[in-house]
Amino acid sequence: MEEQFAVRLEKLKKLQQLGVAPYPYRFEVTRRFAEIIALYREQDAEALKQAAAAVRCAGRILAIRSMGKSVFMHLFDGEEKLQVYVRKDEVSELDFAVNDLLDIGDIIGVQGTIFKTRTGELSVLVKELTFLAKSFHPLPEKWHGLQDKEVRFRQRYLDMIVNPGAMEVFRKRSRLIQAVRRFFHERGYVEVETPMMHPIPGGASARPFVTHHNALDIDLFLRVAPELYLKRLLVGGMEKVFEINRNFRNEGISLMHNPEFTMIEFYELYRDFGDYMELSEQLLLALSAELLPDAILRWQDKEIPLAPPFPRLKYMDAISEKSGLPVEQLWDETALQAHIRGLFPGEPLPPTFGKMLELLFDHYVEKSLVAPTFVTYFPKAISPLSKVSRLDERETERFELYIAGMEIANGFSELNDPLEQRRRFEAQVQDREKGDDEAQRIDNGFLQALEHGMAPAAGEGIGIDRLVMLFTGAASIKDVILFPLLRPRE
RNA sequence: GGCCCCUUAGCUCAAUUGGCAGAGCAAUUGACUCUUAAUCAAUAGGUUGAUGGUUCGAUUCCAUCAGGGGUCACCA
Repeated sequence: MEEQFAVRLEKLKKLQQLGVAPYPYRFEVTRRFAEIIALYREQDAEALKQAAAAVRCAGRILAIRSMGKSVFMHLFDGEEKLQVYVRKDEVSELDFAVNDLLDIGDIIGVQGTIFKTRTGELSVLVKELTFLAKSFHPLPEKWHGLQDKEVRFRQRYLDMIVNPGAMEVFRKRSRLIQAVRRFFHERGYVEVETPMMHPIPGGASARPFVTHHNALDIDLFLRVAPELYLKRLLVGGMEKVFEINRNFRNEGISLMHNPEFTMIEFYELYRDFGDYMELSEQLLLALSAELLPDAILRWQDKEIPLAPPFPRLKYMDAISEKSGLPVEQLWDETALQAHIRGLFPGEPLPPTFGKMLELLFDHYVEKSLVAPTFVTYFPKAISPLSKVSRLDERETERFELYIAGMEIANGFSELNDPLEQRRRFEAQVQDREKGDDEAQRIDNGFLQALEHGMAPAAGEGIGIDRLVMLFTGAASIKDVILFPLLRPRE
């Protein structure tokens, strides 16, 4: 460890003695490896030899196979690998001396001509070799790659260098977010950024992180959702609006939860939750067209076709069907209590009616929703920002989209009656007093905005990380977040 | 936070019942001008996550701690 560092430092000093700049400023690259492969892969060895196409390219050394006066190396440019071939009689004496001081992990640039080896591998015959950067640490082993999850997360760069799939996941993530943006821009939505630091945390049922602003001497909360700010923009007349940004929730970490995660929230005036279920289907189709060859999600051992329209299943019906309890008993708090006592003997009852329903939903329903399914008409008690259903005043026009047993999206017809909204907030305050510390708080600024009049609107939030999991097959949210939260070392 | 599992060379992994801690890759030295997990010869590399205990003797058994993973809870 210390020893390998020292050896490599010594090599860097020798390079300097040869007059080589240890940290040069730039290198002209004419082609990425992917371009070189695309351009020349199909040509036969003889044609390539005749053409002797000149390229300049650069990458990190992943493997060195030296036969003394003839050296093969594999370079990696973050995307593709390419073999380069250094022959003593093809390069200057200095370049060959430099070549002799290279280690796996170093970064070099080469100028040379394209050819194919005897075994048919596309390669660059090096004419000039430029040292670009030294690596003082050995790379993880080439054959097994880097297995240690902790190192992969803490030193993500190593994961990206030696595990080809890692880089691919984050490229896909980038393409997915780009496709989401395009989808909404094409439909005339305006992208905005609203505060990450909130005086009152709101828009979702979750425990917030607290921080402090010194000059104002006030506590602030990292946002749990942008919802209440985006709806202020609806009041202001922004007809179609979306935001892609981070939310922060001071909660547990699991395969599906990271304390900071990326959400898109979008809103449109004059629409309702039915419109937004359809829009969600269109969005998933658009992402599928962009990222999947055949409109089938492959997640873990499951194959999940994305074929709208997705079934709609009422929240209470879903619990009833799986639990065997008649729907009317689910509305009866006493009956609920009895059922939960039977299900989890000895455990404390959830503090509120809403929490009991959520417990049963999570227990009976959530994991079973593998094929894309809209769960609809959530009870009013757990939906403080949604409009009451036109069909049953105990329910709201709210839906959640489930895929692979994961909640992916949450949308509703937005409650725009300020008097009703105030009553809902007050009910939340009562829940908080009963012991539900994720219950929402009264946001008077938001209520004041509603009092100025907000047109009917639909709104929805989609967890981007979980979408990326679905589209990349990742089992853990940590696999799709570059630097997931871990306990700091030392 | 509860329970279970893991932590051995830079990396991937071994080590019989508690009996001198090993291999492959990487590294070092040497040979080799079409190799590709290059090959061949030699060399070096360790406070077995930390601390304490049991024992003649601990990588192995016990306790505590640290980090990670899994699971349940919390959580949308």
